Amino acid sequence: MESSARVAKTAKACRGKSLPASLTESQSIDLATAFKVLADPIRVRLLSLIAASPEGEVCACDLVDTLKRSQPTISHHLGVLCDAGFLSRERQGTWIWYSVVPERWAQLRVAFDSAAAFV
Amino acid sequence: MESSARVAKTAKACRGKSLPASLTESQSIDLATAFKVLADPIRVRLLSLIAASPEGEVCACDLVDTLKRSQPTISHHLGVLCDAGFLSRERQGTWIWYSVVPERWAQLRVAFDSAAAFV
DNA sequence: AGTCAATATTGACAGTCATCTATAAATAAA
DNA sequence: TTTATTTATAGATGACTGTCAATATTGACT
Repeated sequence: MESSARVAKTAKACRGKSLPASLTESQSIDLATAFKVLADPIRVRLLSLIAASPEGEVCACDLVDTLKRSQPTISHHLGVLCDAGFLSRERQGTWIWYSVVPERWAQLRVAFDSAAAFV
Repeated sequence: MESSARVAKTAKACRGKSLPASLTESQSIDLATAFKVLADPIRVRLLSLIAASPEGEVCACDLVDTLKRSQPTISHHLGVLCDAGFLSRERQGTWIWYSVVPERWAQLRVAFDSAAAFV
């Protein structure tokens, strides 16, 4: 006997609804992976600092000074952001200059929007 | 003696640049905290499933069936999303229906955009 | 009362991660 | 080559997290 007819008087029926198509499993993994990269205050701050820079690129040593973390920690976070494609790095002699990759940011924004069909 | 003048012939000067204003520390924490909530494939999938639902709300039991996780695990993730303000829950008898909170999503989008001044 | 179904909570475990100190690697200048 | 400076890497540690089994809670029905 079906239970849906019994409880229908006060509560909404539940079972039997096939959930609509949404993000696939691999799409969800990709999105979550990108969010995980940004799920750290230091990394968010690094991105915004570099993005707001007039020249568009910032030397790593200045970032160490600004954020209150050790040099290896900042180096680690910059590496994570580079591996995820959000930053690119260029050597200039002893120093290394970091700049944002706008295409990667735009790509995330598209995925971000597609996650919510309701807008 | 300043070192900036010495190395200027091949490499860009570095020290002494005061980094521009960007996200504050607390803003970065807020953004990273929100991203951390979304930094899990199951939670992203939950959000997209509920968002794509025609009725705008989905029963928890159907989510357990769709995603390949135990009931306590799904309950845990739904709780995280509710605590973060992305979902709201309403009891209907024995069942609990979840729906998205568009305002929270819009708020995150604004913060998301403000993190990158270059767009 | 008792029973059943849906959901939440608890406790435990394994894996991940941010952080540090110490050290190495790379580059430039003397 | 030696020294100094910048950045990356290695290893360790403490904290956090996703997951599950077991249990509790809640609500509806008899």
